[in-house]
Amino acid sequence: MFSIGELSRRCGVKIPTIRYYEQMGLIAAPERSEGNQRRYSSDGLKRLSFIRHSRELGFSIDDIRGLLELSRHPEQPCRDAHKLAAQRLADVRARIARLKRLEQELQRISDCGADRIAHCAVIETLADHSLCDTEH
Amino acid sequence: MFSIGELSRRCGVKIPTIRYYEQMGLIAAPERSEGNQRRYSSDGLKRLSFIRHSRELGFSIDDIRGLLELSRHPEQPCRDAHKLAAQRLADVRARIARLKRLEQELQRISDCGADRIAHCAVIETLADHSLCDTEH
DNA sequence: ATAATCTCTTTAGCGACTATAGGTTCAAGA
DNA sequence: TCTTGAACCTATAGTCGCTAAAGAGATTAT
Repeated sequence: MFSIGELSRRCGVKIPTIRYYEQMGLIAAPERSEGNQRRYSSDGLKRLSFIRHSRELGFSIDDIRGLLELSRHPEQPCRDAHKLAAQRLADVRARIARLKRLEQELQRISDCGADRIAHCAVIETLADHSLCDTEH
Repeated sequence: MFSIGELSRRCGVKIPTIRYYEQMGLIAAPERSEGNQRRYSSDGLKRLSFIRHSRELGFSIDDIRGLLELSRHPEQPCRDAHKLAAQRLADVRARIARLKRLEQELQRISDCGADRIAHCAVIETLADHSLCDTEH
């Protein structure tokens, strides 16, 4: 049995964030000490680790609610879990693609050799989208 | 002289967003019709295009305030504009790197052949970070 | 016993919008 | 000219995933 501060240190999740997850229904309300302070067991630790890892992979709070629900039914098919993971993967790939286009564009306008705003590619390009090489 | 709806259509920026930009001080308050409706000229169009394009490249509202200020002084050196662009470029590159790690991880756990939650890599990996290949 | 550190709840703030409600104005057709 | 319906106005609240702050109470170490 340990305090919220201890849980926070062990999981690398900030204290207010833990309370926020509890409020959002991701974590069950834990037992309390005599003086009304939260007391967690290793179960709480596992669950929070799951949540943290899921967040790092970009799952939304809502997604995680679903994944946690799934993980409580080990005998069920895991189609849904794969679906969520596949969606995230597609999303991550789309974002990478988009960011790569932005990278090119920023690279291009950063290479401008001008030293006055009047001829600066950064400002010019922002002002006139038609100067862009890529679509966005 | 055209309405906010017209401006919205021409720039591809939603009406409430235009009003929000005005409130944030990115766009000067435009003239008004007899009946108090906003009336824009091509200047407003240019400015909003600049803003839109900047947002697409990931500049913050604050960055854009700075860039707009710079663009009003064409005779000045453009060091600051390049600095902002370089920062964005570094940021975009960092995000690409991070997303690529996530992509690998999601790819790996998506490849799981199990059909029951009990043996599903998605759920297992989320529950136990130590199964991860990459750091995050 | 006391001091230092934690923890509690509640409330508000962040960025960049987006949505809603309830009212006013505009432009086009009859 | 009148009417209708679309577009517009302001003000306020909600979104997401936290984060910060205030003010009070609990725990732990000395």
